[in-house]
Amino acid sequence: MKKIIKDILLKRLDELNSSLPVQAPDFFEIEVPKKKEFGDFSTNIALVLSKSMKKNPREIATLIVSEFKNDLFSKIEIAGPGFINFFLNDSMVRKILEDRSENFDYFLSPKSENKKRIFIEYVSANPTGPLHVGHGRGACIGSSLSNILKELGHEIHQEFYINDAGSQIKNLGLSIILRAKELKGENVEYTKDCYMGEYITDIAREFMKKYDNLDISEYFINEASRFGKNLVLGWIKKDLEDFGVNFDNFQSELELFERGYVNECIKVMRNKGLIYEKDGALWFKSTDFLDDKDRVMVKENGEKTYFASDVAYHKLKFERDYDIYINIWGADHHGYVPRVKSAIKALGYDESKLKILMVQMVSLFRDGKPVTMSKRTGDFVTLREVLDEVGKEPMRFTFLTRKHDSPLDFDIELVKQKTSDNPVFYVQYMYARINSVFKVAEERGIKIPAKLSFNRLTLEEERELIKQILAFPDVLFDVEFFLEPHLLTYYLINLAQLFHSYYNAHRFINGNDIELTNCRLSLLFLLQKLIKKGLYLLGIETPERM
RNA sequence: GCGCCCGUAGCUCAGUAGGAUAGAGCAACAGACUUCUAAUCUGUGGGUCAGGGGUUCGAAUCCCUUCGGGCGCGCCA
Repeated sequence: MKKIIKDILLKRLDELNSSLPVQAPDFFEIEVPKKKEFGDFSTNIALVLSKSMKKNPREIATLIVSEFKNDLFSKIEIAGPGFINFFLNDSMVRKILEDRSENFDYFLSPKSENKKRIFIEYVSANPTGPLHVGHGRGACIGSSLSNILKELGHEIHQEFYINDAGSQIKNLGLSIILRAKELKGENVEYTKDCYMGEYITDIAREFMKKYDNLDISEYFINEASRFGKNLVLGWIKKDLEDFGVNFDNFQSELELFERGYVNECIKVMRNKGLIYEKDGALWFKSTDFLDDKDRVMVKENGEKTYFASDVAYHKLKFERDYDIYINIWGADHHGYVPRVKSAIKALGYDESKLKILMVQMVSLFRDGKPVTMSKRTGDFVTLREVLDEVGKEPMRFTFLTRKHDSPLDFDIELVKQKTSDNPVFYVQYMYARINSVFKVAEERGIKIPAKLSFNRLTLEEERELIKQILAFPDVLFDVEFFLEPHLLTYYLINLAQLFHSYYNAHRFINGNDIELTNCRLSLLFLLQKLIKKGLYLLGIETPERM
């Protein structure tokens, strides 16, 4: 809808261009004003233009508006400092809706003008323990964003990077063996790097079924590491699946080493003169780029750092030549951004193609009190625990009603409540309610008309709902632009609000006025499809009844 | 100490390439079920947008600064 108006406006500027030097600005806004008296849409184009044209914005607005006619608008006004307000012609709006309804599935799946290949990496948790709630937040944002971008016609590759190399994996193996010994009644002393969660016991039990000799040898630690990693990875994949998150690929860090990518990468950087030796270690001169400190790639003892393999991983990503790379990271990794971007730049790639979304921490509460302990794991609350307790839908919805960079307080009891405290039910209820209207209509022998019609929908509520339906593509494009899936969530809540209000104020099925009934059922039919699509994009199901 | 993020109603949060009189939900209070599902709706009250300064026609939004909170600052991953 915004696009329609924008096109009309650009065309108008074009017309003016022949007589006056008006240049279309790079960016101007078509927005829905907060106040009804300012019309259905308004633009700040005259205000934006006034800067470059050095002219009074109202004067420019007058220029644009005078003798500007279009059937879509019943009225165009200049207001305030120079806003141009558009008042829609209701019958035209209904006509547009009718037009869109003929191919509504297509309307609900608008395509972006330039299709892009997008690589999105998220979650990427260490396979040393089950996913926790914070991972769930990133998983949710990543998967919903992927769904929406895919819907817009982009080619999406979703990847999970497994940090299965390095010391933390060895620590996992050692922890498993020590726990197994302990289970056998031996006295053991854990090192401070050991993982102490209860889940280690589960792994140790499984491990003992296969191995009875528990030496703390390099060989056994490796065995235990691999064993534990695979088990944990299985949990992680299951959790993600149950959470509605699907990846195209799980990329193993270890594999990057085994295939020689990491060595290759270091060699390339060396040849480019990006690496120097100091104190027996190899350093990447990241301060030549965007970092405030140089970074070690190969330690004095010859081991590669985590950073080294991460550079190799990003090199591999960029070799695959995507248009955009999105990384969703926990906020505790923000210090890592400059060095990764430096490496990408140093390797000759365009680091601005990499967008890193920092997802802020999740703090758990129960009835307003902070939850810091978990019986099961000793030190954190797993995604699985909360998922089992509150369910996928409320959890996803809660994560998706916040923008990614604000910290989130997650109250388990609140999210569990089946009240309007919990907007997920509010939105799902809209779907279920429409469903039941259809059911009753059918019982009374009224079917959804084969040819949808809207001409009798003249109520204020109906006008609003129609406007909102037509705004759906705008919302998806906003999500694309800002990389903020929560915009869709808020849109759906708002739509449900309009609907429930409409539902309470008016009856849809009216045996005395079949024509009107048909129009209303037509509207509900579109609304139901829309809400289903919207929730689907958020990874949330639509129950037929509630 | 340095860096990043956050601070909006009692609570949880929207408000995004500067725009018009600051927005929801919850909680509080007062109402609406003989009706297509009350998991709903209608109404009322509630604000120094953390404080201060600046930029300009215009700032919750941009810049500086103070305060408060979170997170980072390894040859850990």
